[in-house]
Amino acid sequence: MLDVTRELTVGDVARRSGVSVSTLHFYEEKGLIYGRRTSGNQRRYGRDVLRFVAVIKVAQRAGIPLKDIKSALAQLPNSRTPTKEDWARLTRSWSDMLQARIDSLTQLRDQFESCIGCGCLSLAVCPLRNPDDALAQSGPGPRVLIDTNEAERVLS
Amino acid sequence: MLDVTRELTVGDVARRSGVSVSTLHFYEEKGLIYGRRTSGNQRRYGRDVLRFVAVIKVAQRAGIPLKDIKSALAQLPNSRTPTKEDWARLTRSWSDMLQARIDSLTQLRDQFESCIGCGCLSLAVCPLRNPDDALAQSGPGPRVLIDTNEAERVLS
DNA sequence: TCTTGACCTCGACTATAGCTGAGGTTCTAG
DNA sequence: CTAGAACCTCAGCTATAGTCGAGGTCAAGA
Repeated sequence: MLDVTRELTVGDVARRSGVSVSTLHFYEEKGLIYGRRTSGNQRRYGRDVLRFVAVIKVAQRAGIPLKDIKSALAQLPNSRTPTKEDWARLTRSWSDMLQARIDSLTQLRDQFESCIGCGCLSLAVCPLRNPDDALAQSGPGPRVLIDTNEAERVLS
Repeated sequence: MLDVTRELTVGDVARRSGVSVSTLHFYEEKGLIYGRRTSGNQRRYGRDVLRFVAVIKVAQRAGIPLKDIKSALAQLPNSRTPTKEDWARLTRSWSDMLQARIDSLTQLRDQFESCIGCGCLSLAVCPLRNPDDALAQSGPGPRVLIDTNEAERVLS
């Protein structure tokens, strides 16, 4: 009755992974997970899919968008079941990404805290307002896009 | 010519704050910023708006959604220009929020790192897979929503 | 065999955070 | 006073990450 070697239906995967069936459809549509179809067009998944879904969920917790998760998963060998080493490589690169995000948020928090004493967000003084503001102050002209890109480049 | 006491047009605000005019329209529509209208129905803003926009941008860098920024800004006194203390209160609460996010990401990063050695995401062993998985393993039933909520509650 | 739960596709809808363009009006400098 | 830059509204589009329901099909137990 409970044959652990059996393929999994969408419902099985949903129950075991904790995501909804519609989400699994969505992930498959986006190319994040794969499965075969029965003669009656129903999805059947190998056990690997549970690990894939787990990885997707964890990566999302880390704030990684699905398209990045997809390209990371695409680095895994597609002919064989990924090994411990394969997963470790993935984990390592995401760990670095996460560290970068932590550093960025920590810097922001420190600036927030220093700002409590600086008369928050005063022009030209507060680090939270600069360097963007220096540019904006420098004169008129079509610099909105430039500033925006600059801000994104600096902050992301 | 350059009268610093003059009210600002949308274009002025856009150039000085580095956000586009359409974004300012959007913020106004969402109730994040306010201004008066000329007899010809054009927007005019006081100087305060620059600080508001700056605060919005900084809060967004911290990952705070606009609706939360809106309710935080709504705490400010609406009859007078906010004081240093008013802004400091805001800054302090966001700093706490930021710290919570940092803690959460740091925990996740640590788990990622320990996972490099644990045969990443192995069932029942890896902290990244649990506690969700323990629930999923425990049997069938309509627990998808429960699991999802549980996961969100625990992780967010 | 039959019934019922699980499955299928497809389109529409949610929320967030905007951007773009059409068609028309206002403001301001020369 | 007029030309052109800047402004207005409104509708529709982008992307991310899904959810929901309609209408129809499949599969497995009694």
